[in-house]
Amino acid sequence: MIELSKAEFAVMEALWQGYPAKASDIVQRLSDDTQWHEKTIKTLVSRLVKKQAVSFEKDGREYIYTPTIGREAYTLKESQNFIARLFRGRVAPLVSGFAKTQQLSQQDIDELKQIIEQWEQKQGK
Amino acid sequence: MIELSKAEFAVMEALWQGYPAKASDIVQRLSDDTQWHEKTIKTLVSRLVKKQAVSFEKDGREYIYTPTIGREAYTLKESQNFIARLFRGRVAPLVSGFAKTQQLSQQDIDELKQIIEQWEQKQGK
DNA sequence: CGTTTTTGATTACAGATGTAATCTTAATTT
DNA sequence: AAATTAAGATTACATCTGTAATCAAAAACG
Repeated sequence: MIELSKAEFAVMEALWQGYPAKASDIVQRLSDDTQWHEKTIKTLVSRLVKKQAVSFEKDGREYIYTPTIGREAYTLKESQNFIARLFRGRVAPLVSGFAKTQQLSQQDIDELKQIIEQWEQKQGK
Repeated sequence: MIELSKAEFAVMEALWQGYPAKASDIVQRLSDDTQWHEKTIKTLVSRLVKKQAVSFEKDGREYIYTPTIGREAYTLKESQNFIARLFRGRVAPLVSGFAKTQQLSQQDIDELKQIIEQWEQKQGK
């Protein structure tokens, strides 16, 4: 699997916001959230290309970048790894921790209920 | 917050299994799961001491190690950071991903239900 | 008591990461 | 056309991480 560092992930987020995109677009978007120097961002983009998380097409002197992996797929994989490492693959203990420390909102609860409902429907029960 | 690398976390797991513990105990426990050289594990323990995730008492020439942070507290913090970074702080999208990809077991569902129930009880509703 | 073993301390070293600066070359400006 | 700017490529460099090896000192062994 493609592994992304935190900074690289942040750049991916900017790209996922809309693509294909020029480097200058990515820099632009990131300037809202970070203080990163343009050079820093370009370096990160290069590393992403090297890791094949991002591909590009040339447009004259500029490159037009596109993510090769979707946000959903990537975050799912990451979540699986994380949950496997910290909670032996089971998601409930994580949610439980959130519950115990008052970090669940009504919205969270509603969504969880819906997830459960759909799950049970699919189980044909 | 104390930040642990993956290898460091694995060592903490071994220590959380039972403490206070001697280095040799930790090495012993880890030998079940990993191929790490004893020297490697000692290095990791040193780094944990330096990071103050672990304290020690001298017992003659040996050290007796104790975690300074609890597993629960640590994994909760890590989870919060993770969820904040990937899902803007909301836990439901993660669970949703697991659901969509058939990674929820009946047991997970049961536990989630219970979490919800307790949450609603506490809300006095 | 001298030798070997064992413990923690110190040192090693490559690859990943954060964070740019410099270089090359082509485009734009004056 | 000469000078400046801007894009990506290359280089930089400290810190973190994984993975030990070596060192110093004390303990155990013979």
